[in-house]
Amino acid sequence: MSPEKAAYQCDFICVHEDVVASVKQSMPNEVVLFDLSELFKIFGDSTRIRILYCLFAHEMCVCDIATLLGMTQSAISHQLAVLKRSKLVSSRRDGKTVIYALADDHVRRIIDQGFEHVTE
Amino acid sequence: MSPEKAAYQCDFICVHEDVVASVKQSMPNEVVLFDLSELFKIFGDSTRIRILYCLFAHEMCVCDIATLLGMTQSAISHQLAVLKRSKLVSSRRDGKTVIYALADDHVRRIIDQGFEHVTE
DNA sequence: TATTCATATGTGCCAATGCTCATATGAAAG
DNA sequence: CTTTCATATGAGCATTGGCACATATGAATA
Repeated sequence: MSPEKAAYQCDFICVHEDVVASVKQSMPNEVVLFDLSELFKIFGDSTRIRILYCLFAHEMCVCDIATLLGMTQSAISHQLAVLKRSKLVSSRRDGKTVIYALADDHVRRIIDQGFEHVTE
Repeated sequence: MSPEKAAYQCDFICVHEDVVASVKQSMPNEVVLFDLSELFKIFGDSTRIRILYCLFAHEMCVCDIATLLGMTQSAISHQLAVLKRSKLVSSRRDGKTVIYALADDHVRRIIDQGFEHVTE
């Protein structure tokens, strides 16, 4: 047992090896956990959350959302692009305007769950 | 009608005033939406998500988590501090070590909801 | 086909954030 | 009381991310 091994004394004294081993088994795929954090990252911005709440109520064009939130068209458009890339939002053209809507109800359920936590 | 008014032509042509007005009514409190995004921001980092999944399985000390995730004690400790500040995680002392655990089941429900979305 | 106008997007700036390294803290054991 | 050691924390650094500004795009209309 060479003394150099103990970079962390902790490694040999405090680690509960049985717990670590069993928990390691139960951990979901690394990639899934990464994707999961990426999903929550999208919700982790108040502008995007507010946009989503707008769309919870009604489908809307970029301009409507910008007016509602008191922000520039550019800012909203950038964030809508983020939401669309993540497939949380869909768009269709109606004459000269583009109408955005929620992609599916799953989004709403996730956010509602968080909403409950915050407001309880 | 002075021409200077039209900073956004859009303001007078494309905004659907009735929709904007009614959606404005339905929007939750600004502060709540900010807090909500702050909550999701916590989940929006893969290190913190992985820590939480560790704690889903079992309460653990800092060192166990660091070993499991292959990261430094410092990095984990910093993130645990973030999680604790947000009251998502609780801690108790057991001899020389500090044991961390999930603060409540709500956290798990929120993350499970996101997990379903990612893995479906 | 040319023009209009809502929307999209590239660039730059600044604030926020995660990690590392070094060091402080403080409970437990001697 | 002193030492030990798991944990906490401060500072610095590199990266990311949101917004403003300017400009491009392209469908609709004339």
